[in-house]
Amino acid sequence: MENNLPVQTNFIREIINEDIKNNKNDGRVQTRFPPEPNGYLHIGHAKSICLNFGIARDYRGLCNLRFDDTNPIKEDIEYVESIIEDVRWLGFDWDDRLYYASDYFEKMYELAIQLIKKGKAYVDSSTSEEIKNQKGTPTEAGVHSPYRERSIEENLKLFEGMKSGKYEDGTHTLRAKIDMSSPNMHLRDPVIYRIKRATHHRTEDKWCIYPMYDYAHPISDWIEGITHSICTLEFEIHRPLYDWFLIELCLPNRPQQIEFARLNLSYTVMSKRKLLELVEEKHVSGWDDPRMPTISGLRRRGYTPESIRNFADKIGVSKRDSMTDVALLEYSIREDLNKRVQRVMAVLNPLKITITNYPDDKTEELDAINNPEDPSAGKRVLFFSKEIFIECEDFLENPPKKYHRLFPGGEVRLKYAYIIKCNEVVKDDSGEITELRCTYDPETRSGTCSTRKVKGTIHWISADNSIEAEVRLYDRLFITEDPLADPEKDFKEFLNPESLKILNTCRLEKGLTGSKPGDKFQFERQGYFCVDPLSNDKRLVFNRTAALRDSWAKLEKSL
RNA sequence: UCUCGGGUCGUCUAAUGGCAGGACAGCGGCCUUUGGAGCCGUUAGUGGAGGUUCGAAUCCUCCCCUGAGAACCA
Repeated sequence: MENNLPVQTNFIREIINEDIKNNKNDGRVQTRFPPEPNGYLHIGHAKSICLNFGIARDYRGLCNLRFDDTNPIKEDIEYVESIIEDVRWLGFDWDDRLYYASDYFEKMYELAIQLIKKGKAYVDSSTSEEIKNQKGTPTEAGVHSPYRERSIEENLKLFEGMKSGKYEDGTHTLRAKIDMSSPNMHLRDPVIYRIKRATHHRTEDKWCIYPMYDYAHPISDWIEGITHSICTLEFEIHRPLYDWFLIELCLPNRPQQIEFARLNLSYTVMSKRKLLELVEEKHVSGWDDPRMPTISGLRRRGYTPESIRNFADKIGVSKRDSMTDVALLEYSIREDLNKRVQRVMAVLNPLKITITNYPDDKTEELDAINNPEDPSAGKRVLFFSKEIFIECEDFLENPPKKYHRLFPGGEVRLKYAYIIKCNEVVKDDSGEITELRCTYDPETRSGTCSTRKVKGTIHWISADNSIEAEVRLYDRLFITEDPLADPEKDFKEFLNPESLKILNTCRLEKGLTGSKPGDKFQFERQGYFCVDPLSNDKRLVFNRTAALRDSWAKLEKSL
């Protein structure tokens, strides 16, 4: 490898190390990420992308992006565009190696003819129902199709007819002739070509027949010179078939299929079908809803590519089914954003405070540190005046023990400003607190040699020098760790009714005016937020990426 | 039921016959003008029973648990 830094390892890299040692493939390493363009990419795909592109990078090999577009009914150009965008956003590059399985249809067709000529494939005219019945069950052998012994000439003629559109969809298939009594159902004469007189998003109406995954995949891998074909566990049982085609077709330098466990994340679902259900039934606003585990959802939520790549490194790769704690994903984004984003004052639920002993028309400029983790981020100015807002939750009329914030008669520090004391609570007719009347201690201005200390420090914002914004508080989409755990229940029963709270009267530092979609900040003491794509200069909208860890919340719970 | 996989702290993952380690979560402390971050400490694991061996998470046998498999889907 290119350096002697400890490179993270996993069972796949061990296999590759061994292959390199044995000079298999002349020491060459080539992988591929092969999505079907029938849906949006999610964090589970990100695991696979990081795995495949990461291996190529570390072994000075190549990783291709290949669309597995063998089913025109389900696939669409919309998906290929979003997939390209997402993989690129994650930070990976495939140079000019953007491929499509459909690029290889001609070669696949030729090879299918070879199989027929070898007597290893035949045209079956059974209906799909009949084929199903011939298959048998895992414990009972199947039976031969009545068409299994057609002559090579007849097969060739029929297959040609299938290709040229002579037959209706479903009337014939090409099947591999393997073993109807194999304990592996996939080896019981699998269908390798079916008639679909559909328009393909790339080849349009050129083809009336389309290859099945099991046939198309090994051949695509072989054509591209893939050395290690990495896929998820559910394809493990397909591996003998993957190898069978390559062996029967005498294709040299066979790629090796290696399977790993797909990612499952707690408090979410990952299958394309279920995500589609959430979108179609409007439980979320779309594929890029910030609560979705899709790449586009995470991006809109404020996740960075780095945080996702780091997450992928942290979870590792193995063959056991697992459920990764979403807390690890959340940790990854906090870890990244903590180091890089600017802190800013933002009051989500404003409570007005009047500083009774502060001059009416005075405004002070105070220094605020942009990022304590990064001195190079510098400072900015905060304005202080007689009327300010603090967070509702930072005042309690009857505080519990260990509450460090404001309460009647209590004191708190306003970060970067002064210590204030609450003297009076103003309420409206319904008993709602509408205002706090406080006094400030002029001797305690931040940055002076004030020696007074108070337990709590809170964020605040000057009423005059602030702007209004909408803030969307996102939480986990589901209330249970595994919404699919109970097969009797629909996973949507476990949707978290509080996964989104919209706050409309938040007040932010004026400096945030003009923030652009994707801009990221830490709202002091609250969490990480980013500007939503639908935000504009008239109406700023922020999404909460992740809340800050809150040890008070934990303490409070235990009280 | 059959075939093929897989079982290591709560979770994810190392250890490839030689001290069961790391990360997240948890707990405790230090520090702190973010109840954040950071730092320190700490709890906690080899599914079970036999066997081989000086020595087993690792090799063998049996059992248990668990995932996948009977689409003209990928």
